[in-house]
Amino acid sequence: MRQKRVTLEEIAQAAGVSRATVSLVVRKSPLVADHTRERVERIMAEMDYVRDIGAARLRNNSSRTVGVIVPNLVNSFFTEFLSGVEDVMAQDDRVVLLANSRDDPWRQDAILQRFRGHGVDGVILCPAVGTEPQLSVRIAGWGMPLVQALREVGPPLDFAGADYVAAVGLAVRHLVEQGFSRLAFLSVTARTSAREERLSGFARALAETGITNAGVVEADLTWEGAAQSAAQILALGTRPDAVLCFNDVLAAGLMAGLRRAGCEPGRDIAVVGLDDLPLAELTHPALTSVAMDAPRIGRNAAGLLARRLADPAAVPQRDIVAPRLVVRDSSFQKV
Amino acid sequence: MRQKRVTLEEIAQAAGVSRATVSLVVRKSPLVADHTRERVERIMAEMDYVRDIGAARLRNNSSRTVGVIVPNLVNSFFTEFLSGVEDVMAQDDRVVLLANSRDDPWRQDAILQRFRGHGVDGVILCPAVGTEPQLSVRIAGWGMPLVQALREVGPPLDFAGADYVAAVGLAVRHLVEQGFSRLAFLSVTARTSAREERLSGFARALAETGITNAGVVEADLTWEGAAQSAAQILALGTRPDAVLCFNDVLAAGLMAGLRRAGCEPGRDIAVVGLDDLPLAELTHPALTSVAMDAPRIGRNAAGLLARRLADPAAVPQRDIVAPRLVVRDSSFQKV
DNA sequence: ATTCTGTTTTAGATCGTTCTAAATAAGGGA
DNA sequence: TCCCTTATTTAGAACGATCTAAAACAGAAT
Repeated sequence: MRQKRVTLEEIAQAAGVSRATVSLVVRKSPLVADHTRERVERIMAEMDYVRDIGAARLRNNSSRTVGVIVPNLVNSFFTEFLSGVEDVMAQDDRVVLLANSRDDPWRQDAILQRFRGHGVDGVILCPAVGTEPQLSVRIAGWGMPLVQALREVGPPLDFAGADYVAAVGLAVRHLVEQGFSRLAFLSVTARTSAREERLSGFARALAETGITNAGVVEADLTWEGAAQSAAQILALGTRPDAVLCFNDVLAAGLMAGLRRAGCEPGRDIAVVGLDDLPLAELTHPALTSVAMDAPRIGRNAAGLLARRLADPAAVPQRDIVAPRLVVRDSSFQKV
Repeated sequence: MRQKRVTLEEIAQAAGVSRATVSLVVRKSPLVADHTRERVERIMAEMDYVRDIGAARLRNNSSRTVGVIVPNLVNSFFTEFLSGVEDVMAQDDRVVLLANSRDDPWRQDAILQRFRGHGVDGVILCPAVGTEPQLSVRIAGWGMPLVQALREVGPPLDFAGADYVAAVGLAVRHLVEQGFSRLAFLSVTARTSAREERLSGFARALAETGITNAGVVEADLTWEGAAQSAAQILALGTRPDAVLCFNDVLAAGLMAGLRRAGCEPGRDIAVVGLDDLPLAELTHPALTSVAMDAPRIGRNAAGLLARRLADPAAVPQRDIVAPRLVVRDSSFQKV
């Protein structure tokens, strides 16, 4: 037994004014006289009126709804990001349509269509692995405002992310200061802009510090994947004394794998992560990492989208947060 | 420059048929002749038609949209739950409106109103701490289908959760088998149905096994809160030889706190968590925990809501998932 | 009283869809 | 050929808001 909505018309009736006037009150227009406004507002409260935003959008084209697409809801980096987005959106009285692409471009496409059908005002997208580079322009062609976050495809448009080149630089310099000299990098198989950036950051940092590149190993972006790659890392031509990892999840997995192979992380070999997830505190030894403030990136993305909605012609902007090194026990001082 | 939508009318024009017919095609009605359907479908594809679901809802009252309210987006138990919900919803071609109440009943209320304004078909709610018991009936009064998940207030309605009484039982019996005899329980300050259930499970399990209750200590639901309560636990009248924790986050925090206090978890004292989050693998020692399959609970909740939408008069149902003990190193065999 | 301001209010069309009820087409059988 | 049935299509009124353009109402000045 679906309840019938209280409509503008009914409020108008009860208040003895027209629909249009009530609409003006709802939208807080200054056109309406104070005494009328008060009366109408009282009646709206009494009758528990809730404005139908869908109907409003039909007429004025603003749904106060934005879509957010993430490739993963288990990795807490994405959920912290999401939490930042939701935070700002709620503040602006907007609502978040959430979807998980699971890093599948095909699913991602289906989601975009669905969002389109729901008339979202805009989309925050963290592109799935394997997304066609043209996607962002295709979306623009639909007239759908877009902000990319964390990862990026296509020409530079609105983007919120973190400076991973700098982050990797911080980590490498820290390791060098601690006395390490043969660095390996544990990368991922998934080809994203995030991966390229970290790899090029690694190359640059090595060049700048003149330290030995012990090699790059790739793993699946899972805990187990990283654990399994421990063997490969120990078998590298030049045996590394420190490993920098694509992110904290891999770092944690790697530490477990190393220990299983009889090599104690934080004593026999240093391990450093990226992202500084909460779990970095909980591993043993506690993981040195580079914090990227995921919620902040989320808030930035939301802010960029709000700006774009306010001014569709604004020049594209990129908000990049700076990294911060958090030293813990996994990168001990080398004697 | 907001793009104009392609409408039913335009498709109708191009196909030389009426709006109503095209509408029937969109909705896959069997009423329309095969050759017409084909032609119309071809034209829709060519013109990149996207059905406006908001407009449709206005007429037929189904938005294919559901709201999900969680109290927290950082705890991965909730995000795994969320991921399960999203999964099923996407399958059913529904869209998830996500909001974070941050365990604040006032925010939660605002969110519900917002969802109401957006015309959601129904809501999956994990009630915030301090939610008034009447909330569920108030929501019902709005004619808004509701499923509660993980926590519960008010009379028993549709609910998806886990059997924490049994979970605590599993953990306690396991500890007894390992030879422990003085159990403490690390609980939380936040008063939710989840807390009550675990506490009563603890009491019952103690009664059934006849083991000593070393005491119940409360902590904030954070990593640091748990770490700080380590001192209290060590100072209990009867010094416990094992601690069961409200969840894995607390357990991990507690282990860190214990170690700081010079008491090595997994050697001097056993620690067991609940939920079996991914982080249980990564702590040191690896945490024994009771798995609750959060994604499954999410899928159950989504299923319950789908059922309720299909039949608003259906008798309330409760889907409770069974717990599974996962033994790791933090609950060693006592000599 | 009339005209002229400026402030408030409103009728009616409109957004893109679905629904209802009725119209038209297409086959068969007489 | 004409009527009856069944299959297909359609006109026009919803749904609940917002917009546009114009109307009604003040109060002040003539």
